[in-house]
Order: sequence, then C-alpha cells, then structure tokens
Amino acid sequence: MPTIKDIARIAGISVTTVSRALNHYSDVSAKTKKRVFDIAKEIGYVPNRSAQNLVKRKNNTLAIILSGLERKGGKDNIVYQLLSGMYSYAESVNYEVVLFTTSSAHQKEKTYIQFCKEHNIGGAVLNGIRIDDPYFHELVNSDLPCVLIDVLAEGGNTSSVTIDNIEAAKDAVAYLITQNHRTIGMINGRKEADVSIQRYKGYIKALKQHHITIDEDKIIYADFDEVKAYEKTKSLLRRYPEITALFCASDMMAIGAMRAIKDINLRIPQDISIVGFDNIPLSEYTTPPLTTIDQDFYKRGAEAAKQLLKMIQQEKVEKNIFLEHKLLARHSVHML
Amino acid sequence: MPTIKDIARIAGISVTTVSRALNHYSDVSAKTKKRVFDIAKEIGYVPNRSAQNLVKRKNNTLAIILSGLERKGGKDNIVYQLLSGMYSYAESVNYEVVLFTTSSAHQKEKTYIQFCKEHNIGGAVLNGIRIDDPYFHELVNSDLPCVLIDVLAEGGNTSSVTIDNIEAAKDAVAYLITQNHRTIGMINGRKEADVSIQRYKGYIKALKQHHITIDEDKIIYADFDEVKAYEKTKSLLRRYPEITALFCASDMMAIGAMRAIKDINLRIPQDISIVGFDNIPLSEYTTPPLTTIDQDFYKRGAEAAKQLLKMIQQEKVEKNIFLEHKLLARHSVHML
DNA sequence: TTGTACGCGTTATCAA
DNA sequence: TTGATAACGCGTACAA
Repeated sequence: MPTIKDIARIAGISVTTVSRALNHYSDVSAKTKKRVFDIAKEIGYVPNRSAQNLVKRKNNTLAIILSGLERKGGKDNIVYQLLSGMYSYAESVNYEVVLFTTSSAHQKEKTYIQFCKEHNIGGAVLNGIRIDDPYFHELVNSDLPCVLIDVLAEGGNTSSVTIDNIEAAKDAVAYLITQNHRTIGMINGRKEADVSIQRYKGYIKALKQHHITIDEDKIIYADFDEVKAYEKTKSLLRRYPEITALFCASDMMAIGAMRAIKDINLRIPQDISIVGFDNIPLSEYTTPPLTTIDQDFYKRGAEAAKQLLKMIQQEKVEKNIFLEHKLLARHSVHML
Repeated sequence: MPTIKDIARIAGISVTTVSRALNHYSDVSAKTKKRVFDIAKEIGYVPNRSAQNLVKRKNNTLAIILSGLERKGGKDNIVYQLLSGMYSYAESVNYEVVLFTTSSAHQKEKTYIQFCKEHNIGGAVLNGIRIDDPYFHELVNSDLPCVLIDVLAEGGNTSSVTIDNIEAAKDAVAYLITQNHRTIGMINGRKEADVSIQRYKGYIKALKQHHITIDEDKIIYADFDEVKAYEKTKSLLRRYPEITALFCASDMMAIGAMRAIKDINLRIPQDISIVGFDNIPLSEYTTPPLTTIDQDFYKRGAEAAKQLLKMIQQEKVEKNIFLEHKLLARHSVHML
C-alpha cells in the first residue's frame, strides 16, 4: 500500500508538503498540489484511516447500539428504518456509522463504553436497550454524547428522540371509544419498558376521560412478542368475552393477537376491533389491514443522528425531542 | 484517555512489558501481569484500535457493501437478514462488520476499493450491486477477497454464495404445471440481473420439459419493484386473459401482482394462481398466504462471512457455494 | 511556499 | 523476565 512517503519520494518533495497538498492547505502552490494529486492517483494512494484517527484523535464515527440484530428480530423493520435514517444523515455530514449489539457486548464482556472508546466513537444512538442493563447506565452516565430512542433522557450527556407515547396511546384508545367500544383490553409490552409505561398511561387517560371503569386484569404483557401475544390474547378473550376491542402496544403483538382472534373463531373487526402501534410495513398487508399509530422510524434515525452531531459539536440541544405520530385508520376497527 | 504509558508510569515498568502483559504474552511474570491489569481497570484503560491497527496493519473488519439502505428498501427484510447472519458469524470469530452503500460511494466519488483500503478491510460481501457498476468491476478484479451474494463469481479473488436459481425457478414453475396450469406468465426482475437471467432459464426449462409453448410476450420485467409489478401485471392480464398462473421472481413483485389481480376483480387463487420467490416475512401474511420459494438469507449472510474469512486466511474455497432452497406451498396456487 | 522534527498509541525486534 | 528503541502513516508547530 502506497503512503504519502511514496508520493513524497516520487515527487521529490517532503511528506509535509504532500500531506498539506492532500488536505487542501492554502499554502501549497497549485503546481505542487496538482503534481501530488497526479502521483497519488497514479500509484493508487489511499489515506490510512487508522493513522489519521490516531493523530487526530477522532474519527467522525457514530455508533448505533442495538438490543439485537437477531435472525427473527427484523420482521418489524424498525431497526432497518432507524439505521437507514441514521446512516443517511450521517452520510450527509461525512460521518460513518458502526453497529454494536448488546448480545455481542455481553458475550465478549465488553461494555458499550469500552466499545465506543476503543473505536474513538463521537457519540452513540441507543435503541431497545433495557433500562436494567448495567452497561446502559454506565454509558448514559458517562460524558459520551448519547441519543436514546424511545426512552426519555435524564442525566448525563444524553438526549432522546421519541414520540409522545401517552398522547399516541390515548389517541388510539379514544378512537376506539368514539367507535362506541367500552370494554377495551390492552396488550402491552414489558412492565419495565419506558414506552410500555407511557402507553399504559395513555390508555388509562383515555378511559378516564370517558368515564370508563378501568380493569387492570384486562391489561396483559406480552413482551412485544408476536407468539406471546397470540397465546395471551387467547386466554384473555376467553376470560373476558365481553371485550369488544383491543389496543396493542406494537403491531407485531397486534398481528399475534389477530391470529388468536381468528383461531377462536371471532371475526375482525365485527366481533373484536383491534388497533396496533408503529405502522410497520406488515400492518398494511394483514387481513384486515391494521388500524395503527403511525410513527416514522426513518425520520427518527435521522433526527437522532442530527441531534447526536449537535451534541458532539457542543451545541445546545433539547433534552427530549418529540416527533409526530398519527392515527392511521385502516380496517381493523368496527363501529358498534 | 489513559494509555499504556500511563499504566507503565504508575506501575513503574516499561510500556513494552505493559503491552505484553495486556496481550497475555507468556513471558510476563504473573505478578506483573496482575498489577498491570489492576491498574488498567482502575484508571479505565481501553486500547486504542487505531493505534493497534496502524502497527498491525490489519483490522479484523469485514465490509458489507449494499446497493441501498434506502427508506423504502427494507420492506423485504433481506438486507436485515443478510446483515444479521453476517454479523453473527463475524462476531463469533471476533471480526467486526462495517457498512458501505453504493449511493454513499457514488455521492462521494469514493470507490468500494478505496473505502476498503482506507479502512483496512480484510474482505467484503457484496449484495445487490449492479454488474454495470464500474466500481463493482474494479473491486472484483482487485486482490481483495470478495464474496458475492446471488451473482456467480468469475475472476479475481472472489467467490459467491447463492442458490441454484435455475433449479428453484424450475421448481416453482413445475409446481404450477403439476397443478395443471398451462398458460403461465412470468414477472421477472431486471434483464441484466444475474438472478433474473437464471430464473428466466428455470422458467423456460420447466415449460420445455412439459412441452408447453413458450411465449416471450408473457414475460415482463418489473425491476423487482412492487409498484411496477402492480402496473405491469394489470396490463399483462388484460392483454392475455388466458393466463391462469403467474411466476414472480420476487415476493415483493408477487405482492404487487396480487394487488393488481384483485383490482381487476380476479380472485387468487381461483382465477389466477401465483407463486413468488424469496419467502420474505410479508409473504406469510398476504391474503391468501403466498406460495413461494424459500431461501434463507440469514444463513446466506453467515455463509458469506465464513467464506470470506477462509479467503482472508488464504484457505482454499469453492468458487460458488449453493445453498438449499425449497418450494413452500401456501395458498396462492389453485389446482385446475 | 516548503522542510524539519516530533508525537499520536501501540506492537515488534533485539539486547540485557 | 524485562526494557530501550524503532516503526506503523499521518498531521502540525515551528523554522527556513
């Protein structure tokens, strides 16, 4: 691999001059500069990033730390969208993105911080990290800029990009209520998850506003998992045949629930109405198409990267950025 | 950021010894070693990858070069699966994976090779790169180990991981024939794409084996795009109302075609049978569920990484690896 | 406008 | 078992 030394030797000048020419310093004669670039091109010179990073002590790289990149995990397309949005913004400002996963971290006993420092990462976007993950706290409490997806930021050098999950859940449930549903079950995610807590609050809020009695037994937790949602929905509906509608905290769970409903020979939406959350690509293709809360994960990723860059450049940023959401009425809800 | 120098200073020993201790060299006394690790932990030492890479001249990094990481591109989940599989294998052998996209390359006028050399990449997996991309040839003809997904390898230091697309397409069409279909249209991808050429051959082969007349006009190209498939299918079916079945070279196109069929008031599968290709997650949720050719992209990614590693380690490898495929009969095909 | 000299953090060579 | 020294490729203060 040719280096600037080679260019210097061939051109008969010093490496300093080569370096400055390559970096478009103003104090290099046009002639020298051209010569340097010609030679560089001719011998196929490519700068060595490691050497550059070493001397510059930074490397224009953002990390995205994911809770999983597992075989079955991508069905909802959320990670992809996030990555895509983040990548696109990073690219536009000449940054690169590297992936790191929680599984990889724990397997190698390498904390997120270690990974970031090793790689000279400027800042990290975190998605789907459980708040009981010790590595998570270590990172969030460090001085490394972090942007959290879907978890409200508190201390440290962190901020977040999310939607107003309370409002969104409230919108979903309120919609069911306007369609005259009064006995509405909820399929929630994980009790400890921030989004689940928020969406639970929104559910409660909507019911209260319409003076509907709350029955905690009609709220079940299915870990954001399609299969668990399937099973738990089955037993929920058997226990409470009076339920006419279901609010699900994710589309994947809604899809599991839809299958459960069909399997116990109930019709959607005539017997059971259902609304999901996320608007994943799949939700458009179910039968019937799923009414859901739309949120834009591509934009979320891009916003997160943008936010992160500001933080890296020490600009002042809002602690929590709330993006738009909207109710997308398709055909899984029936007016009573 | 603390360095080995700091450790050396605190421990009162040389950096050489620290380095050797950290790297588990056998010629360091247990006592010294322990002391080094204790201090390292205490001051929060993290090795600097850039420095390591600079001196070791290698990286333990694989690249995956993607044709796109676009907002709308991930619907089929293929890139995710590939990435997931590749990542999982790479992780198991302590390699890292970095992403690079064709759009990013062309936007910055940075060739794939440049990217790889800059980053000291050991080898690259390529997916979805058009063969008329000049950067593609530059890379494939270089000495950098490359593994191609879905494109047969020829010269250079390349190999490929694919399925037998001819056989797979033949299986799909033969299946339609066993269900007594005789007028079978094909929705293919792109005339120049390797997989499209192979699948075309398989389609022809199946028809010939059963002595069915081939009508090139019943083959259309929809660029692997759902919307284009929708439109082109509409006009195809109007032109040839005698068609009873469609073979699609991708599930996304099949999904577009299904919508077209419904929109012109034909029923699936009673009026038109349809078989797709890929077995993407979506295909299971369509109405009716799509009969398709199943291929495992997760495994493909893992296999590609494995292959790449062998090449990097100068082991002998097969030029083209063919993975399994199988016909997955769901409910979009009707027996005549 | 150009060159000299040094340092970034790490590993490898050789000698002690 | 340890240490001094050089080297990896590059950027930059300072001098010329």
